[in-house]
This record gives sequence, structure tokens and C-alpha cells, in this order.
Amino acid sequence: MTRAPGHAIRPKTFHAIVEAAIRLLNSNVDATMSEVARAAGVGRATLHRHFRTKADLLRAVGACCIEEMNAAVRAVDDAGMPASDRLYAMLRTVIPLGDRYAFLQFDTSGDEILRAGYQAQLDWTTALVEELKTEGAIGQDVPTRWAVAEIDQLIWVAWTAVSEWGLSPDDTATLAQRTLLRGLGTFPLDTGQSA
Amino acid sequence: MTRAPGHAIRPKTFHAIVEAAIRLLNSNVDATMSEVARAAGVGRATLHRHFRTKADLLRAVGACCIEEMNAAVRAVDDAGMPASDRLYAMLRTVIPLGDRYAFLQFDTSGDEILRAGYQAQLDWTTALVEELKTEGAIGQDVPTRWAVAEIDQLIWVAWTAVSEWGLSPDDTATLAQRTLLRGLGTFPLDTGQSA
DNA sequence: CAAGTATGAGACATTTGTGTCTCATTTCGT
DNA sequence: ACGAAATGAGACACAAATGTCTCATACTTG
Repeated sequence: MTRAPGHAIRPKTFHAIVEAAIRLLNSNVDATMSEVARAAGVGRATLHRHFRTKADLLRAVGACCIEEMNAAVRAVDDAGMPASDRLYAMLRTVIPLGDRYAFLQFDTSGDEILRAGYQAQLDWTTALVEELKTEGAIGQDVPTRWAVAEIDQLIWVAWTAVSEWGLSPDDTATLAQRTLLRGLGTFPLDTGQSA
Repeated sequence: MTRAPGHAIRPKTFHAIVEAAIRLLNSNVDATMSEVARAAGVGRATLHRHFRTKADLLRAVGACCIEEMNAAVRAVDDAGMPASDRLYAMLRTVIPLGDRYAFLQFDTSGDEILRAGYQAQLDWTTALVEELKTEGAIGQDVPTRWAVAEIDQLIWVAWTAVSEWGLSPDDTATLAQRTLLRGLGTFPLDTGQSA
């Protein structure tokens, strides 16, 4: 990214910086370069040596996180599965990762690379929604963008449920999927048990 | 709030500052005091005279907005109505107001007054959810907090739909209510018209 | 109209974060 | 172990934002 010629970075240093930045950014989006350096146990000069500006650091860390997240989804995704199962698999995978990636929500840099990574997520979700529509799990009358946006938001709600309310990732993913596809209402068809 | 003794504020000045702050904060959460003053057509000294610190300004503006929002909901709320109608009324009212109040989403001040105002909203929504549960519109098995959080988030999704995608507030509120209570899925009971 | 007072303009000190640079020290590869 | 190179510590310049203050001007009220 911003490699000075004659200044390679040691993997250990790089890792320490990125991990510290992620940890710090999730507790305070406005973390300073000094704070990141201190948290990484690294000199401020070293930090600036490898990420010349703060924008460079945020871009690198953000891109790294988005890529991780996309990779995690790809790892559990199987185009052969029913779309509703793919939805569940994605939710189950992504929800517990919120602790690590929550700061991405507040990115206002407008950086092109982050934008592209986020767009890749949206594209994936869009394709999934289209498939859910084909399967009849989502109504044809629902605007695809609407469904995509709701899925996106619900991930954060679910993450809150896990991290702050102590719900299990399994239960939460199930609840999220149910909420998305069938809403919060009772199920009149199931057994007639509901009022 | 931060009235110096012997320095009353002219209503026009106060109004100009608050409106400029709202407008500016919605396009950039990190707007500076100078920018607010300039946008308000007011001297920087005057701004500081009435809101000594930036925190004072944000608190005042935020509290003002939350109060406006709560008042708008109260104005269309009728405890005698069915809860699902009250939900719709709230959504229909709040969604178009997003342009004005979106910046509140990004408040990280942790201010007590804002916290209290936001809590009041949550309390209102919580009571509504309880009622929806009683009516059977929301399943007893759904955690109330979950429902409240989803309603909260969906308002922002809906606001995006109106402001960026050009959906009508009526359609969007209907879509939001349907999404909440019955999900994005097709309606097997309705008429069989859906695929 | 006249007095009182809110306002505008701008200077000022302070603080905080950023980014650069140097040099001694430590670490790593050969 | 030796030499190259990455690192740490700290000084430095710089920019931007905050908050204070003064004084002349414009407005409002009685």
C-alpha cells in the first residue's frame, strides 16, 4: 500500500498494528494514530513508516476486514444449497463476527477500495435475494433493494443480541432468518397453536 | 442551557443556529463550530456565546430533535387504536423525518440528556411491542428487545428507501409494517395469488 | 429617538493530532 | 557472528479546531 522503498515491514509488526487498530476502532471510531501505535506496542514512527497517513491505515484495515468477512461467507456458501439455507449459513457466520467488524458501519471516508468491498457484499446479497424470490421465500412484490438493506441492518441487530444480550449465535441466526422471511408475527399455518 | 447572565439570545439567532446545525450535521457529523456559525450566518463569537462548548451545542440540538420526534409520534398516537395501526402511524410519521434527524444515529457523546430522550423512544416502542404481542401480531416467543431493535433499525432502512430510492412514504410505511409483522415472504393465506 | 444589548469581526492562546526526521538500538538473514 | 535493515524514542514543524476576549456596530425596546 504505502511501502517506502527500503522499508519492508515485519509480519509481526504488521499483524500487531492491524489487530490493535481493529480492536481500538471498535471501541472508539476516532482512535488516534498515537493510540493505535501504543495499543500495538509499536513506535509511532514505525506506524507512520508503514501507513503514511491515517487514511492509509484506515483503508488498509478496512479493506482487510471486508476481505476477511467476504472470505468467511464464501467459505460457508454453496451455490447448490437452497437459498434460504444459504441465508441462514451467511447469518450464522457473520453475526458472531460483528465484534471484529462493527467499526466498518461507521466508515465515512468514502474510500474507493472500501466502497468496492462493501459493494461486493451488496452484490452477493442481491443475488441471494433474487434467488430467494425465485424460490418463493421472498415475495416478488418486495423491492430487491429493500430486502438487501434489511438483511444488512438485521445483521447488526443480531450482533447486538449476541454480544449485549447474550443470545446464542444459533438462536439469533434462526431468529434473524425467521424475522426476515416470516416477520415477527405468529404462524397461522403451523399448528393452530397461536391465538 | 448555557445562558450567560446578561446575554439573552434572539429567537431568530437561536433558530438560525439550530437549523443550520441540524442541516450541517446531517451532511457531515463532524461539522465544526466554525462551519455551523458560517452556515447559520452568525458570528463564531455569537455561537460560542450561547453554546459555550461544542458539546453544549450538540446536546441542545440533539435534545431538541429527539423532543420534536417524540412529539410528532405523540401527535399521531392514540392509545385506543389497535397496536398494528399505531405501529403504522408511527412509521408513517417518523420515516419522512429521517432527513432531519438522521445524524442522531451517529451520536457517540454518551450524553445523559440524549440518552434519556432515546430511552423514552425505546420505552414507547417497547410498550407498543408488548401490546402487539397481546394482540397476537407479534409472537410471544419473540424477545421484546429484538422486536424493538428491529423496528428501530427498519426506520432507517425505510428512510433510505424514501430519500434515496424515491419510494413514497405511504408505500414505504406499509412495506415496513408488513416486513416487521409478516416478513418478506409470500402470503400463503391471502388468496393464493402469489407464486 | 435614545439607551441598552445582542451581534459581528477578528485577534489571541491553547490544545490536539498529524506527519517528518534523526539517530541509537535491536532484530533478522546469511 | 556480522552486516543490513527494521524499529523505538523523541524532537520538531505544522495544521486545525476550540474557547476567550475586546470593541465597534447594528438592532430592538421603551
